[in-house]
Amino acid sequence: MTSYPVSDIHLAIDCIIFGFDGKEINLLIIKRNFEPERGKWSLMGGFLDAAENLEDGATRILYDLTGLKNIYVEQLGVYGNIDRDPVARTVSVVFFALINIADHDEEAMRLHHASWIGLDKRPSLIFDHNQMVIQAIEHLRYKAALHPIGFELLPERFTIPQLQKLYEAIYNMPIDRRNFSRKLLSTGLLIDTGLKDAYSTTRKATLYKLDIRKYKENFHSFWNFMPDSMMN
Amino acid sequence: MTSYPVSDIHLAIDCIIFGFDGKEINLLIIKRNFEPERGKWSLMGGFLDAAENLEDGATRILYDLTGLKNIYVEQLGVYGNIDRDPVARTVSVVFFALINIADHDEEAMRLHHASWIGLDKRPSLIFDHNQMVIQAIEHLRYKAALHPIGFELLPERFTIPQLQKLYEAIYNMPIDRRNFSRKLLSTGLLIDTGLKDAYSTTRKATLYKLDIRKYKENFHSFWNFMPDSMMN
DNA sequence: GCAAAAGTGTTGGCGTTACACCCATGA
DNA sequence: TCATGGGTGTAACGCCAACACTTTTGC
Repeated sequence: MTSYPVSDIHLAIDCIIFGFDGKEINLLIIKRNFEPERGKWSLMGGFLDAAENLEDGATRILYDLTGLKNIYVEQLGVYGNIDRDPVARTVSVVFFALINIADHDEEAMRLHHASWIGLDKRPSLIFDHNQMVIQAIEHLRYKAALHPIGFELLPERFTIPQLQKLYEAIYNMPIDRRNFSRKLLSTGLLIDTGLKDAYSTTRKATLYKLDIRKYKENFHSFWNFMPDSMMN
Repeated sequence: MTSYPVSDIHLAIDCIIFGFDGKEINLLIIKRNFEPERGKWSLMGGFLDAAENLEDGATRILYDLTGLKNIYVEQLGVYGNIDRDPVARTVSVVFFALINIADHDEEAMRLHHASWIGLDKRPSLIFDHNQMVIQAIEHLRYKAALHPIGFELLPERFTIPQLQKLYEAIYNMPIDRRNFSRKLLSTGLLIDTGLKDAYSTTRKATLYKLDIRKYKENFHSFWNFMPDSMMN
């Protein structure tokens, strides 16, 4: 039996966590209180445990910071350039997570010196984390146009105007109210809860929830959530 | 300065290599002549060198087997379940490559006991390589519908009927000749070389080549290479 | 009643589908 | 001249962008 070469590569996990505050997409980042790069802004991350699958590691790290499980997570990619971490050769698997910003755990956030930062105002991050964030934003823009992932950033009950503001934030462009509404309703993914948005000073918008069954069944088929003009 | 934990994780690279023989999509696999799993079918792979970036590792391994550089490669994902490799904890970064099947190096192929196998006839592979291939096929189906990657599987000069056979092979469905032709021409990606396919016994089809400039400029915008009926 | 936001209707244009038809070639 | 496959034309349909109009609510 051939023995494998000795390994001196460290395997890390970094998490991109997006939320939506009603106006813009926010990124959850931490201020490092450990070396290297203590005091600088960084993505939340950690090393992979010896007896842990990759997805489990991501789940652990996400739970550690947000107190949430069962959130939307997917692999974004791997960053492994030889000089990306000055301390040791470290390959990092990047995960992409979407959460309802209202659900996070304040206590855990304080513990990690974490903050929600609007994408436009985000500071420079350590190592190659800036690149990771740029890739994640592109991925969000790409995927949200074709698959129903926007809902992951909203509360269980939401209005169509809320959803529209979310998409306008993602693509940084105005969207026609009327067409957006009909397009979303025609997907059949929305269920009218019969309730109305209480926090409105004018006409109260209808509260919808996701049709979970249809959502899961058709997640991988193609939708078209954005005007065609955006797609080219 | 905090020191990183000792690492005993091995980092490997595996490559999914697709080609098109004019009739069906083929996968390039090797018969292992080393342990573990000697004699079984496997994806081409290897360990990441200590002083090598991930993409460089993939390029090296692809060159080693095909003799080709500058081929289409992208990261597909990472497989890292704790029990995926019985010898040691090994995390594998999977790369997705498309090549013109006619260009491969016969000598290197023999050296690695490599074979092109039609997707439907492929044998079971070692470890979790079967899952990787399934993910790669899905990725090919997904991406080829929206982005012009089909060309990577064809020679520099190709005919529209050739291209159609390629898409029919990818999606395993018949496509209307006339509509496909007009759809492709309307992209503006094809340049008429003025030449005709010499190897035809009936009317000779026009040979086109890619408009490289338009291809690169618009690669990331959305196309629609498949009938809408396929998209749902 | 008025302003502001939510919701519904209508129309024209454009792209796609599903065909029929014509052209080039070798046997 | 016939069979085969490549290439072009076209009409009906459906979807989508653009915009007018109605409804609800709080002040």
